[in-house]
Amino acid sequence: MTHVTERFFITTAISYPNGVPHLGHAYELMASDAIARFMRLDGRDVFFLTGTDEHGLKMAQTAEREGLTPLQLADRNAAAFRAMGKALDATNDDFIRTTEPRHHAASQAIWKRMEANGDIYLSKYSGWYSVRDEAFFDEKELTTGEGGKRFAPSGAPVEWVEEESYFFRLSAYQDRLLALYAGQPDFIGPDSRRNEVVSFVERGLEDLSISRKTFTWGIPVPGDTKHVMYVWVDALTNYITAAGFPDEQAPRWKYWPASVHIIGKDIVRFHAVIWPAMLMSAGLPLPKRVFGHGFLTNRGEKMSKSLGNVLDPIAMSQQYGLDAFRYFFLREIPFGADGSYSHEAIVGRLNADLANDLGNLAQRSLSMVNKNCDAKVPPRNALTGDEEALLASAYALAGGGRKHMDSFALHAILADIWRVVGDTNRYFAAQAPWALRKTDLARMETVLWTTAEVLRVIGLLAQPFIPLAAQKLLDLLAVPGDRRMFAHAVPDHALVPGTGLPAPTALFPRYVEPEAAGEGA
RNA sequence: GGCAGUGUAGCUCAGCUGGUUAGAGCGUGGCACUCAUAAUGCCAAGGUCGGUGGUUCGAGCCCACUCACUGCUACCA
Repeated sequence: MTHVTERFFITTAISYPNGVPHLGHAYELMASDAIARFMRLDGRDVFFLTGTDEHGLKMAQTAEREGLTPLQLADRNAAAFRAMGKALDATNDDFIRTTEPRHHAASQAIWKRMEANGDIYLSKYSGWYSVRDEAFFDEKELTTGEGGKRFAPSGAPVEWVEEESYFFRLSAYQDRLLALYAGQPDFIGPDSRRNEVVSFVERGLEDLSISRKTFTWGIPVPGDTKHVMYVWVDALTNYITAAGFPDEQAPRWKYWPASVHIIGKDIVRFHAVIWPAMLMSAGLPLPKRVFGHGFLTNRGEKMSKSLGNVLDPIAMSQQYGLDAFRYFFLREIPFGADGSYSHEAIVGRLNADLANDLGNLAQRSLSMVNKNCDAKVPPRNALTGDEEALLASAYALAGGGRKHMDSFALHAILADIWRVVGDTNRYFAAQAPWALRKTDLARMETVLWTTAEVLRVIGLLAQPFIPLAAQKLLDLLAVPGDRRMFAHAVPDHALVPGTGLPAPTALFPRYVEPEAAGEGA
């Protein structure tokens, strides 16, 4: 029987590098990384992509302000995004930059295919434009002042401008898009986003302006170099660029269509409406899922430079530890919903869940093994119902995790794992192996074996979320490197009595406030 | 304005197609234990499930109205 490994292609959005990466970028990358790791551990052939979206007016303007060329700015900040990925131990397989030649080629190729399909035409884009806001406004949004002068909501004056632009016949795809949403209910997640997109498309689609003549920092439109591509074609195409497009013989083309695009909730529509329409036009397969995660707030307040609460994800990961940093955001916030974070909340999770519950469980059990079982996996003697039940709940984690992963409910996977952690602490306390040591050595061994075996399964399942600590835990249990897939989270691969174990060391240090020299920020 | 959604213990949230005393985690108070990272376990306090009125033998879960909050209502990555 030939077995083809199932492929899994996951992407983050590409980040706009006119500034340095912030916590929101880190969150998206960490969550996507956890999903990618999960799928690898579950035996999939994973391709995980992230990158930067480097064209456009804002990049050009920021570069000019800083006395750089746009490419110099892009080089500098793309490096910062790459560095963040390294610092967060992200396992992306590629990092795409839209300024790369491969991406120019892909963007022009998809443009030509859309054009060949009759979906691109030249026309005029017109509307009320505010120079100060750098944005167009709908007639309805404007206020009229004295002499009929029009003003944007911000109070800035607007002027009627017309600009020659290429258009994409998005309106022609309305029915096919609605059919897509209806036929594939999980195409857009979470559900609340899906409803929004459906009602948006049901209201009717207009054709989309997809080129600009007002700036030049972009990919030239094929056959008309007065125009550069506007963000839609340029940015969205990155996903197929990385898969090798337009070379459908490229080694990575087998990964397309993407299994999921993980993106912020603000750009769900672009991925769920414009992108599939573009692909339909170009005659290419559509991504299977689009999932919009929520935004992070600091104690309920949006992050902003003026509030001074924009935090550096690299510094945070160093302050709390990379695993704790990842764990907090993935455990605390239902994936897809907005979430709030604070120093106190992070420390609470770190100390309670990681240091006290899991770290201490490993420590208390493994140190008993070390002292009382000759530093070897103890014998597994007759199991009672208590052991059977606890082990069964641990072995159920992989299946339950897969189920939750169907809806990218990362927080639910972690909640389940930690429920078992809690059960194991209760089991351990109830069995009191330190008392059994004096009365019933066989029982003590069984309790310690069971606890260690549950820890093994927990370590396996926790790998996507707390990779460093999980690895350490599995090392402490002497689990061979080639026995660390989810497929091994079963009784057949249980810890083998007699296996020598290293001396236990702490998995997570408790977070202790640095003695407040000044008042805390 | 229109459409969609949310409102359950101090905090964050679970509550499947309506069915006996409404749950978890954190936080708080007390007790126990000593294997362990002053960790862990046990017990307890605390909620008229936004409001009003219905349907039903019975509603947190259904219906109507109502209050509050959130999202979407396209050219912003």
